[in-house]
Amino acid sequence: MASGFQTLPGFRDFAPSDCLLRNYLFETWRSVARRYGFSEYETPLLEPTDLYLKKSGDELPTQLFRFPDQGERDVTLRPEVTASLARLAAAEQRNYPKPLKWFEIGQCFRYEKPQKGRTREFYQFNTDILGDDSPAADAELIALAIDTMRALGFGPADFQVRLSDRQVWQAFAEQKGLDESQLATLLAIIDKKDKVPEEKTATALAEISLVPSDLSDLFENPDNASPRLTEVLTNLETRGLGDYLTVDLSIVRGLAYYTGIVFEVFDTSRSLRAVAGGGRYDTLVSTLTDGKTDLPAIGFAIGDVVIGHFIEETTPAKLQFEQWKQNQATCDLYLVIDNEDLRPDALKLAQQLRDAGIRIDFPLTKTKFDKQLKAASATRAPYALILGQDFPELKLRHLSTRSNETIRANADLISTIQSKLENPEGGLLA
RNA sequence: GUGGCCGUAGCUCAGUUGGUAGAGCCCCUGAUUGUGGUUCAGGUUGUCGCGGGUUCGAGUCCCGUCGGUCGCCCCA
Repeated sequence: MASGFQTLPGFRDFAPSDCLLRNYLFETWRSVARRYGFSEYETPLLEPTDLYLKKSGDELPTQLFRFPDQGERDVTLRPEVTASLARLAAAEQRNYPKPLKWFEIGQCFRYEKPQKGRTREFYQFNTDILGDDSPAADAELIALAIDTMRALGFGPADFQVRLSDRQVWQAFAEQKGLDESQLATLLAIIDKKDKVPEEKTATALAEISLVPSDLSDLFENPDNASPRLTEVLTNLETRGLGDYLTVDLSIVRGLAYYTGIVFEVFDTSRSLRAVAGGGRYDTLVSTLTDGKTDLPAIGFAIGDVVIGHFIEETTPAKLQFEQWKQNQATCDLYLVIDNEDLRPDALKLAQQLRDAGIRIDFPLTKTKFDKQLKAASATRAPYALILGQDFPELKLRHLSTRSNETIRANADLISTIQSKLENPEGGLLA
């Protein structure tokens, strides 16, 4: 502040302590994706602006980080990865067996007004299944979404996946003789119906020649409304994930490119904006490739910002994260150099231990003994190795139990330490 | 794009009816315990967001501006 520079609005510095949350999320996301047999990919952060203009059907998106580059190209920091993925998948799909199960973790940028749960730069976990238009693929992806939440420590009392199917409204519109723009109006009304007074909803419906009771039949019998939705539900219930699901046909997910099943992850207390969302987009790849590649797809994305708040507000999830942090030691073994004459021996030892893959830290300059032990415990390392006057006899100190044992700096030292690190004696938890 | 609230040391903040700045925490040093999360002592940093105005005098009042935050619109 006083030093002049600060981050741009909506952008964040990640101090080491902030990186802990980020790494925790990334680690968890990756492990869930791999459990589901997904492969990781990545695409550029900077893309030609046309990629996004074309995707949104020439509807000019307003919230882009868009500028001309030095070569006068109209470029944009990616606001999402789905468009890039569609391009990549179209180009590469012949090289991979179907379905493609791909995921990506990366930054996106949107020029929006920052507020709680919304920044101008954020990380997103994107998962997509391409080349399979079955309800089973829908269920597989939604299961992954649910397990992503479960892996972070959330239970069915904390969050719900609200499921819908845009085909329901499409069919409804056809039946009622609504045209394309009237359908869009209808979806907007449905999307807002819980926020707006009933009279307003009725008035808005009247403008497209509908009455509220036209909708209530569908809301009350969602099972009948969409056989596909029922099939997806059955699939997920068979997996034992039924407790996490709520059918809610009012979920329509913006107006972009979704063509079928859509879903959102909500916190049950509803104190946050949607935590995650996704849906089926069977025509996007075709649109972006001018019809050359037809690849049905369903995708899901979750950002780091809202989920961060959600973890903070949910006790079990927060405790799980705290526990994970406890185990993030920055080194395995701290060398305590009690006598500066032994520094050359300590340096040799440090190098050997590091070559063996053991994480080593030690004081870079002459430091008092008690300071060294303090530094050692600050690293959360399980052990300190004390080089003292009895060298080459060493003391291995168990930092959690505050007990010492004597070991010798001989050829077996490294393997001795390795086996101790692999089989810790006694609890490491306080 | 629009509205409310806020902007004082690295962090959290206090600053009484306007008189040229404080506390706690953190960090660092020292002492003590000569192998650690204690205690004690000491120390660093502020053009009080920025610009202008009122006043003998403004962190304290007024205007503007920038920034932060929360909400609305929007949310791929």
